[in-house]
Amino acid sequence: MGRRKLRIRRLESMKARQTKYSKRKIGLLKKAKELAVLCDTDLSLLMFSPTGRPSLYVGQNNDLSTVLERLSKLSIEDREERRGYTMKLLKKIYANSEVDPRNFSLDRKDVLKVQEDHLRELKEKLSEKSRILREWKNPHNVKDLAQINIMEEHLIGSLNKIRIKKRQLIQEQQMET
Amino acid sequence: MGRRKLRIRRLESMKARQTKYSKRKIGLLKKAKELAVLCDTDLSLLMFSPTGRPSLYVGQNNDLSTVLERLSKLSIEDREERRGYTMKLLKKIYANSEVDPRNFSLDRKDVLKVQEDHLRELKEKLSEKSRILREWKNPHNVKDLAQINIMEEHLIGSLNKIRIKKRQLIQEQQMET
DNA sequence: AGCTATTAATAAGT
DNA sequence: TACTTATTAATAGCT
Repeated sequence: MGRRKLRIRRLESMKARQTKYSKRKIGLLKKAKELAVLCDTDLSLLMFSPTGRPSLYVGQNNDLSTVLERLSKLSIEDREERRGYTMKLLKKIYANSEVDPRNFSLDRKDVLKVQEDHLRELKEKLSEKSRILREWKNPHNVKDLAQINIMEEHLIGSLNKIRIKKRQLIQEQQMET
Repeated sequence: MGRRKLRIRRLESMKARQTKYSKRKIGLLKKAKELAVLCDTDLSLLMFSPTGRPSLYVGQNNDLSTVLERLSKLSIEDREERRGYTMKLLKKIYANSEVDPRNFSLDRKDVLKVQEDHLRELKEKLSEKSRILREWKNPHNVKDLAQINIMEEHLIGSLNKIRIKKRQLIQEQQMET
């Protein structure tokens, strides 16, 4: 997607690789994050820039060791069913490396930054939801009539649903007796 | 990129998450590979499908263990270099909290741990609030009659408050004219 | 799994 | 590094 089609092969100049990396890293991270959010799934993405600077994204489950742990548990539980690929992978991880991913401490600036972003984002979401809940419980602060009307409609709708559900539950109880 | 814009948030139905995952996984892998090839760099991408099936891509010359090793070596080598940054960061983190940094061992691991705890806590709060909001909007999943009754009472209470507020707003509007 | 109308990413260029 | 815009690429909604 650009002024012209780009052949996917190693860029010759180091500078070009750097610039390309900076741009595409952002895009890739965005995509990864979107997938994690949309599908509510564990996901981790680790990259190194051409100069060696690492960049990490860990979705949902917030730390890499948890994700790796999950992979290892899976492959142990799944031993019979799908031993091939994952087992080989794990063996490599645990055998060839002096690093135990389970004890992996990700103590780099980038990780902290990622976590800070994550924190900020969660805080925002939380305060938003809290605000909504507060507003519903206590509409004194709502100043807009249109807003009030919308809320009233929602409440009526919810009340109807609740009552339908209530009748249903009562019927079920009577059936049991 | 599609027939219409899609809001990036957790898809409600499991089936939708599955289908979305299958499609986007392909796209994400493609992007990851392209980045790895273009920039000739290490890169690893680990995902879990909504059903738990893992999917791994490790770019270029290395396998995952090598990539992780590389990250760990980096963080060890960087330890000294990063000290200054981390100290500053720590001060910031604890600046407005109940913890006194002077009585706190300034270890990077601890920061991460604290942040992770914080994240976990926020996530729990968030999912709790989300659950409550979801439940109010859609009581189908509530199985308990007592719970339903409580919700009904709350709704009636809220509806009353809303209507009082509504009358008040309408009166105010009439006063203005 | 395919099919397109649309949206989104991004290659060049500044 | 940040912005702009012409183009290409990914994909949302359907079947």
